[in-house]
Amino acid sequence: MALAHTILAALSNKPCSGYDLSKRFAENSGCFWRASQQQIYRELAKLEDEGLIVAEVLPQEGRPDKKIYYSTETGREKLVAWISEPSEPTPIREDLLVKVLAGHLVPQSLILKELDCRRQVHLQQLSVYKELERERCQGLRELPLESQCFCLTLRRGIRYETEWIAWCDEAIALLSESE
Amino acid sequence: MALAHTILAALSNKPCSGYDLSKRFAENSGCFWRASQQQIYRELAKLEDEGLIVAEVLPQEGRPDKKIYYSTETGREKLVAWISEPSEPTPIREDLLVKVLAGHLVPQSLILKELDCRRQVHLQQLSVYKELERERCQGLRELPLESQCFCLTLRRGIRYETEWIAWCDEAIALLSESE
DNA sequence: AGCTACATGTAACGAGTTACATGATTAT
DNA sequence: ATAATCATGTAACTCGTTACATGTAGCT
Repeated sequence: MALAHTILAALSNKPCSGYDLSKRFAENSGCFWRASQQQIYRELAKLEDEGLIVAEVLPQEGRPDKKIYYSTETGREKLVAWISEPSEPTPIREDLLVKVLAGHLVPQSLILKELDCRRQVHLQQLSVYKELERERCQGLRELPLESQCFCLTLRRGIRYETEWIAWCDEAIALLSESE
Repeated sequence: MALAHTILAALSNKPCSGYDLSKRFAENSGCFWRASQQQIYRELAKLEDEGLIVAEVLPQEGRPDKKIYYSTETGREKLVAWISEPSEPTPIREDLLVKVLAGHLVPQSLILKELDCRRQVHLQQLSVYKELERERCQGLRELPLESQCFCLTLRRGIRYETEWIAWCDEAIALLSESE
């Protein structure tokens, strides 16, 4: 259900095409929502069927026509209703932790390598978020509400990555000790 | 793919029935893997089809027969192969953050209430993990490797919940200021 | 009398992934 | 020449959720 609402929220903010939506997701919402192009196209078609969004077709030359989607009044109502109901935490499913738990079945060094690799992935992602924070969250308290909200999601991303890095360090320290 | 491997890992550790597996997941692996009973039964049937596990039927009286599943040699090989390949971080999808980002569409107080509610959920979960840590992670460095690995997953859970609580505090502070 | 625990499963649906298809434009 | 970007979509498949079905035993 939530992908539909994420799209409605994005379109309420600024109408755009499926292609552009997909890029906006990757750039602005990457730290808390991920969706493939295919998923977005399918969901847009469904939302249009249900009358929650409408499309305006922009003919283009040499390229496929562009379909700009707009949220309808019904769409906005549905979105507000969804925001107003309580939501539950997303259940966690993390491959790496399954591997750590079953780690005694393989050579220790393999797990350590994996942990180090993950540490680097999170370091990388962290630096992306920090750069975004520098660009868009200066003087947080003076920014308009919408920017403050965006920065809060970024802060969540930063905390998330930081926490992963710290845990990797902890795990690496403990497991390399017992070798 | 990962549910299959999570099950293989659990069965390698200790053979058991689908019913018991489901309970073990909830108790021991809750902080990083969640699966419904139905999902587990379906996956077990599939794994049996593929010869990665075998079932021994324990007839019972007054109750449905119990099927105890064991990992086969092939099953263990598949598991080790999976552990040995690098894994990617799970993509994040978090309803609450979508709501925060679109928060300007509803009264501020609604978002604040939601944040406070989430904070409590994470506080609750945190205390569960801390209790488990107290019971099973004393003298960590002297424990057998398998226990250390379990405690590492617990530590991840504790960090995760702690981080959420801190973020909720931060978000509540920022958003109640601008009222 | 009604709830929880035990123990298994089927069926339908919703959400996410992967592969395939098309075809022009622009940059290296 | 080749890759990336623009722009849309279909189809098949896997994974996760929800509802339904069955039936005993024990507790309150």
